[in-house]
Amino acid sequence: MTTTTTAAGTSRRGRPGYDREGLITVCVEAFNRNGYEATSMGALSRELGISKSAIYHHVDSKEEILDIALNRSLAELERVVSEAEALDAPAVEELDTILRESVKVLTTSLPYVTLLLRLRGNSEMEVKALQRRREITLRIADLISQAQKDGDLRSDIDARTASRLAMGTINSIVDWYRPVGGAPDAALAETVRQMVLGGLRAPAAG
Amino acid sequence: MTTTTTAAGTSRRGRPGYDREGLITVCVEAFNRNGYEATSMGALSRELGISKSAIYHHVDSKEEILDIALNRSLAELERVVSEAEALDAPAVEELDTILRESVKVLTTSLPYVTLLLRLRGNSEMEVKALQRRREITLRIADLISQAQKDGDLRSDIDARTASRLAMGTINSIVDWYRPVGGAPDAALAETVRQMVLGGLRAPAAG
DNA sequence: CCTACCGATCGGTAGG
DNA sequence: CCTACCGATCGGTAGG
Repeated sequence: MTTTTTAAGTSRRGRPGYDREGLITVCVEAFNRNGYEATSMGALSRELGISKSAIYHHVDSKEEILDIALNRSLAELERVVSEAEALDAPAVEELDTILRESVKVLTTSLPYVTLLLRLRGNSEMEVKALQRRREITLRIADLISQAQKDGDLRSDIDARTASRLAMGTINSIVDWYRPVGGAPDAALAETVRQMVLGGLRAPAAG
Repeated sequence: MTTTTTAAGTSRRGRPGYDREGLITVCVEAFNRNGYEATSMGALSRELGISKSAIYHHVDSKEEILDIALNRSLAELERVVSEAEALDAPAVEELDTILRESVKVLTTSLPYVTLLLRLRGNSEMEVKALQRRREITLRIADLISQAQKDGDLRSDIDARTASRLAMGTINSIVDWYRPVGGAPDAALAETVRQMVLGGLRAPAAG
């Protein structure tokens, strides 16, 4: 054997050390710990145990690391919505699928989604990421609106507001959830599903 | 009259310009726009239209501005919970009050609460603020647990998880809500109340 | 004499 | 190793 195997499982020749994937993993965790802006390239190099200039062997800029992480999480969330829409089932069922699958994405890709959700639009790249997030919320609002017309969800709450609040409920998971084992947390997904769907369904209080 | 009146309504002598309150308002808005860490004293000075050194006439440090804003929002949220607990009503009613009043605090003190909710514990001060937030969530979890025992809320979901998700729903408001007039948004408070209480009450899906 | 503010400058650290 | 910039501090000044 002339190849080594990294922690990420990719096989390669050459000097052992970080590959692009491993470097990104460490950097994204550092970004989440201290904030993207507040994490200097010097801090990343100390964390990685390599020089600042060595980082530039793997990526062109600090922002490129952010770009990769954002595209990864956004692509997964967009996939969840697209696959649910493709079911061609009643809107309330598609919504149910999105709730379950979104929790799965959040818990399995926690670092990448966490970074995405903490952006505030400080650069052109972050603005574009926020726009893609907004697009997802709009597609879910359309499903809620359709489910209301179907009579499956209460019609006395605004679909757009409901979509935002439902996304807010799900997204808040990144603020406290810490993975235990390898398997996604089925109990959490079920609780989220019960609370969000329950809130969208039943007239609760007079 | 030998005194002037500032926008904040405080009466004083001396050269006209910013008072501490007005300066803090501008700084907190800048922090929310670009992030606390990413906002330099130089950026604040440009925003304010005064020199960097002039800022230090009003506050001792950048962190003091953060401290004031955090204490303000945390004190309001803690007051909401304390006042609800003092009602000595059934837990589910106290919870209902907290939901309505929290939305009111979020929308009327939006800049201060926004700053609070975007903290990640990058300093000792931020860690302490996060601890106070956690304490609030725990007090609400206790109320949910009690309401479950009272038979007013479904008992098949974990009170601690429910509290976190409910807080997540409410807190997500700062990510998209923009005040329209002076009055607090009663419709939003009602939607939040319906969704969160509804989710905690009704068995929704099989 | 009060409060608000100025220009100049410090030691230190950022990204590249 | 470079340039640009950070937060903080100084003595001094302006308006009221």
